Amino acid sequence: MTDLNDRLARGETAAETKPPGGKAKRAGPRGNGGVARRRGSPSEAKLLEFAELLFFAYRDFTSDPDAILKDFGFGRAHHRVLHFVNRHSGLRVADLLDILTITKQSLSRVLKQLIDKGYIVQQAGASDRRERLLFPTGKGRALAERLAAPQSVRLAEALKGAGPGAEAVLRRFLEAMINAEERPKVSSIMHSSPAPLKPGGKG
Amino acid sequence: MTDLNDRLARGETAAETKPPGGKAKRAGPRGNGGVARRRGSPSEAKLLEFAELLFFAYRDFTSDPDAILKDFGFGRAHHRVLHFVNRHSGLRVADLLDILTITKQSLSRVLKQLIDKGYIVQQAGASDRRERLLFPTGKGRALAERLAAPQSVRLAEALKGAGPGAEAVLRRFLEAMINAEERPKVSSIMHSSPAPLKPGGKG
DNA sequence: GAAATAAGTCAACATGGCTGACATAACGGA
DNA sequence: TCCGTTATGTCAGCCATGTTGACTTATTTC
Repeated sequence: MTDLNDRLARGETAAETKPPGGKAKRAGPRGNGGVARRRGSPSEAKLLEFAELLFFAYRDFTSDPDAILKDFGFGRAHHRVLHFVNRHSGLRVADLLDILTITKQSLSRVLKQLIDKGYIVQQAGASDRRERLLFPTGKGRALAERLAAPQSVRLAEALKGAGPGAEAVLRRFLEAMINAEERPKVSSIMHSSPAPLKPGGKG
Repeated sequence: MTDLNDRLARGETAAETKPPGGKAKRAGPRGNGGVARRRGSPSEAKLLEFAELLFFAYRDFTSDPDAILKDFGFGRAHHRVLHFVNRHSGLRVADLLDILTITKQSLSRVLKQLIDKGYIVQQAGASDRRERLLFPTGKGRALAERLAAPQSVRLAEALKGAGPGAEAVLRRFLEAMINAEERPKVSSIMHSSPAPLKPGGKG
């Protein structure tokens, strides 16, 4: 199959391919669609390159666990739930809804499957017995770890490839990408239960 | 609604919530599940924090265009197609399939809608008339830019927030997150047609 | 005791993935 | 020129995962 590389190798870039109605409005003197920009801030084109890189990075980042999930009859939605229950065990259904920003009906379907198949268990809250706290079973932790493994490898290599200081920069970047109002919530989630007690001991 | 913050404010972290079957296996002296790691490379826990941050960042990154798309009766799939056609106009259907890693049938549905509604036009290839080169119309470019705008703002602010040198670090990180075999392909896509001629002049 | 809250459920629907099968047009080499 | 391959499009059906709206149950809180 001919791919873009081959086309480029043949000297046929899309830019050279002249299309039909061609009244090409020439770009103005600023060359950026007439948008003024602050000194030192990246150009619109550069920002869109980052948007594309983010897309490609996320696309491949999710591909490894997706392949594993297929063998278990699960999808990416199950992964998200299992991940957060595993990493922040004891969280409530409401917390999960908040994290995933999906409806309770959507979550319910996926969560029920994970519970039915013995990957997650529920436990009524001690102080408020209406709450259902969620915990991974042994089986759930094992799957979560298996799904996480290739993503950790990828992240470790990418951080190494990004050079010294990358961790701090990346952390600040990613945090700043999150909606400002959400940041305290995300922060409290991320600092909760980093090494939880194990409820599903024999799971 | 009580959220995690409130719970934390009440002093009820998930870590403190004791679950039922509590035979807590204590972590070994290394405290990382017995996994050895190279000096200087981030701990598993830290890597998983980056995985979570990436999830939250991407979640919010896509939320702005998603809201706009709703008004047009489009979804995220339309955005992806329109973005790449706009930024790399003249690309072929096969290129798009390669970028998105979806099937031709999935792409077809979405692409047809964008063509029918006048956001994208097709043009037979000059050297190979089987190829259908894709171009945005004026309307298509307008929508693409409108969808890109909030994402650019978010990226610009996040880069600023990440501090000096963030651009180079982030670029290296994101590139390294992409599957190694895919990198030349991605690179050739990203360097194609950065400021294309405009086919859909009146579009 | 009544209102509010956490969770679960039923039903119906939309989007966007997937597989499989097949059609058409155009290219390219024997 | 003919044939195999390629690029694209299409029909049909299925599945995963998101949505809205309405309602129930248990429990907490005022």
